[in-house]
Amino acid sequence: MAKYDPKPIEEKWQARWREAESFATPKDPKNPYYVLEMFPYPSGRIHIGHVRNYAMGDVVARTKRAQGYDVLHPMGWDAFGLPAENAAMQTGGHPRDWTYGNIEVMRGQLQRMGLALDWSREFATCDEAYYGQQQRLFLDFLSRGFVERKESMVNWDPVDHTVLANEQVIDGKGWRSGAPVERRVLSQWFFKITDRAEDLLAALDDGRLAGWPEHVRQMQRNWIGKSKGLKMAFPLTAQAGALPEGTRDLPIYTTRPDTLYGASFLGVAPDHPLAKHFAHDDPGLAQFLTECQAAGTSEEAIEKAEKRGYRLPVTGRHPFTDEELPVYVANFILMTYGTGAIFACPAHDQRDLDFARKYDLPVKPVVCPPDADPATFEVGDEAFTDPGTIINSDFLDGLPVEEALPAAIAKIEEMGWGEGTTNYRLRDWGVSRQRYWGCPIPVIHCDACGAVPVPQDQLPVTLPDVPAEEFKKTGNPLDRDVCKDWREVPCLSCSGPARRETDTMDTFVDSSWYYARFASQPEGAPVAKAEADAWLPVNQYIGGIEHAILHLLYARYFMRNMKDCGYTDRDEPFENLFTQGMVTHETYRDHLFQYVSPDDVEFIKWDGSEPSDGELRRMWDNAKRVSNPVILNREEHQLSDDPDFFRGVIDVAKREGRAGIRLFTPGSGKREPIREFVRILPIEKMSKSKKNVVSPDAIADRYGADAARFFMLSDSPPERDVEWTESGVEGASRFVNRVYDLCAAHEGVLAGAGTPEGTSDLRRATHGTVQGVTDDIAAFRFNKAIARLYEFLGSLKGLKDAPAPETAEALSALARLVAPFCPHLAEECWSALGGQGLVCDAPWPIAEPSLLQADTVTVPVQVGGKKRGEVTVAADADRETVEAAALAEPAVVRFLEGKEVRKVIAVPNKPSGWRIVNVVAG
RNA sequence: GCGGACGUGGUGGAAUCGGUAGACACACCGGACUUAAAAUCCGUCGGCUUCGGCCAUGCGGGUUCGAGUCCCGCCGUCCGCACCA
Repeated sequence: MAKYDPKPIEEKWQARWREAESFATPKDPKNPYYVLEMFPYPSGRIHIGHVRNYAMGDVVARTKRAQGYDVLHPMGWDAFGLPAENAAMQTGGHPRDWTYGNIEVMRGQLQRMGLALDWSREFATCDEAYYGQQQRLFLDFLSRGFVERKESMVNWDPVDHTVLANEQVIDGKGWRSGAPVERRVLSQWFFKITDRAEDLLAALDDGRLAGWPEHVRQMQRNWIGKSKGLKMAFPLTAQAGALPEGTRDLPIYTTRPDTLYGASFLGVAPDHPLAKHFAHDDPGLAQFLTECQAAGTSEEAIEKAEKRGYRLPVTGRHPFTDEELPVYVANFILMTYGTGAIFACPAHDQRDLDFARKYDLPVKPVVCPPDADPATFEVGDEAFTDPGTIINSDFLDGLPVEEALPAAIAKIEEMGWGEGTTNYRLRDWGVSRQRYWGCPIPVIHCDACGAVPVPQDQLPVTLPDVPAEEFKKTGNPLDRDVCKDWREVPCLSCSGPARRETDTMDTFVDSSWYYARFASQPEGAPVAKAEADAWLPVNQYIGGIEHAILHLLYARYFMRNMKDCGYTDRDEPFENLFTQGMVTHETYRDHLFQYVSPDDVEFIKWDGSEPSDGELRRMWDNAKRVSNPVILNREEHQLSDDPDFFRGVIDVAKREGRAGIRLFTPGSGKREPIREFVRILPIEKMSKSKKNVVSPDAIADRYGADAARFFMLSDSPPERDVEWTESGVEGASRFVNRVYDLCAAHEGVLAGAGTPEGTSDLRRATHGTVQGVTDDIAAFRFNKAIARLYEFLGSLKGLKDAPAPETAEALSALARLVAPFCPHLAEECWSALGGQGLVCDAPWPIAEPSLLQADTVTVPVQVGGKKRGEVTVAADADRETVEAAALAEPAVVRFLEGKEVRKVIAVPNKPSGWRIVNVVAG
């Protein structure tokens, strides 16, 4: 029998699919199903994690197609972004060339995996045809007031003279220059996502996103961060100097208006206007504000940062008590949340308490814990933040917290000092990026007319061609002389001198509507409504959990904007969401603790039984004369004549079961072990920097694409991380070979085989597997579907004796059930079996319900909850029969000896049969 | 600190509704085939055992005829947010 040779077979079927346009999207879908995996960033090469992601989508796409759906399953590239500029800086190339070059390579890699994709819809977000339409959307949003321009802080690198993304700031310093980053105010474009916060939040719970995992919805809920509270103002009095012009009071936001009587001071953020105002005449305050700004932004820095404050020469009057409260600038108050100012109630807020203790401010308890005495209750170093009863608070006294909240708000509203409000943690989405490689913002700035939108008929605003050497410099070439001709244009409104916007859009904008563009890509519009709505929403979206918040929230926001602009009737882009786990791998480091690639490591195992210390010593002494000291990659190797090294290797192999040795490639090109240990370290997410990425090409060369796909979906549940192991893919490869051998042994069995009849074990196994695999795929339990396929394959051993119709039924089902996982193998088998046409066009098998039920059932019998035996009864046996059989079982009888049967519990199984019998005796 | 998820053999994991704990795979071990090896095939595979059983799903309690599953309290791991008033 010919050995299954994956490479030519996979190439052959990929060519057939291409010729037959098997995966072309149907024109007018009657039964549409849109499956989409998050499109990749063209970073250079795909890794095995991509394979897992796309294999999952492919299983869904192929299964749905076989089940008669009209499937849309497209692929494209999230192609704008900073890495291209960084690569250009390092290599002296152009970001565009780097990006499109990577796309070429990665497209080839993906196509090799045999994915059922409609490549005719492929695009990259850096294509003019795509980003031009994105500019159209931007202008639509601008005209409807969804976009605004406002001032915002950026990270400014004073050495490189460039704006840095947050991830380029490390410990407050520029990643390239190492210079302390300054914060600068720039005018930037914002999408007003906060205007839609309420609906984005509501949809998480009203059933519109019922197909999303709960934890993703929870993360979005937290991110939006809705809170209900009170916005109120404290009238201010200057103790020294003067208040800023027009300022009479200090607006604050609080969620605990019930604790107003416990107020001991007011606080403002370091960048609050009031703080800045007084800093003009107070060098000490100015110094304090600078220090606050310079404070670390890392999580650790914030956690450890001490509460610090600076007293302002003003007081605020408490509307209930007329008390004058001191006003502090405090380093723990955020300008970006609420009003940037608070009232502090130290007894019931830990931060306020820490601050109050440090500056010796009063701590007055106003909420009494349920089990405490109001007369003596005091707060020590821990604020009391749980519910309780209000005390020391005049008209609120005696109320529980939940009733005091609305009462306090009502009172403040009545007094005219404020009103109950809803506040969100979510901020507007700043989309301006001071970079070249992104979608240009279609606006022209004129000193006289301000920001003038580029008319729709002048789109697209294309990126100017910039010589590659410009990217060696830091910063945005669009701002430099080289782009002067592009940038300086007459104003579209007054014809005076004006300049183009040189900021480009955040790449999250690109990925916020690509799914719609896949569904419909007309030339003159972002989408054609009827066509887009025929496919949208995406029925099944699959991607990494790392996009749980930003990408998915932005896409949801975008769809709502597009709906309001008349591009679609949908508001939610993704009906069902699945977040898959990462692929991890061991990491290896050499003696200098540098990472070493798995491709450069071989493992040695001790060949034979574990050596005793005596043996070890002897081996060490005889090291030079030992002819076969280790087995390396299943080959004999003369490792080294250095006794120390040899002993070390043996020690490690003995202790750990295996040891790693670094390989190197000498002049001859042959890879050989060198005298260097490699430490085997814990598994981690694959990343370039840790050198633990596994290339799908090497795997496909060795085992074939099918085995790689199959292994990525077996064993671990798809939402969980999976560790890449060589032995795992070897197991998958064995499966591929066994399936092929079995089908090859029954060549042509499908042709002319009659209709199977009866209820043989084989038929039951076939139909049970069909039902189980179908259910498992629908529920994303790919690991279990694969376990069933292994089980089914194992049960097909005695196939030679089976009648031809039953054999044909079993193998036909096997080929079709394997097809979503190992599509090439399935085609080869289908063809060998004599199946009609391509297996990818064959209908999905359907189980006969009558074959899913057994005539007899084996029922475990427990005595006192412990299994003691089992009985086999007819599936439709009545209760008395089952109980009698159980009580007659010899093992049961033995355990009942000398005991009285108190109760017999027989549990029926769902459709029919019996699940278990438990005999209670005592 | 807040919120969420999870803890099962040597390993990844299965157990769908509270009903036979360990499906399926990996590794290891044994056997067959072979001059030999690889590949392949077959078998054993949680621990202990006086071979009757006993003990086992992070730990300690509880509910139940029956708990990996439900409840309470710990311990541990991972993820998200994090001075959000």
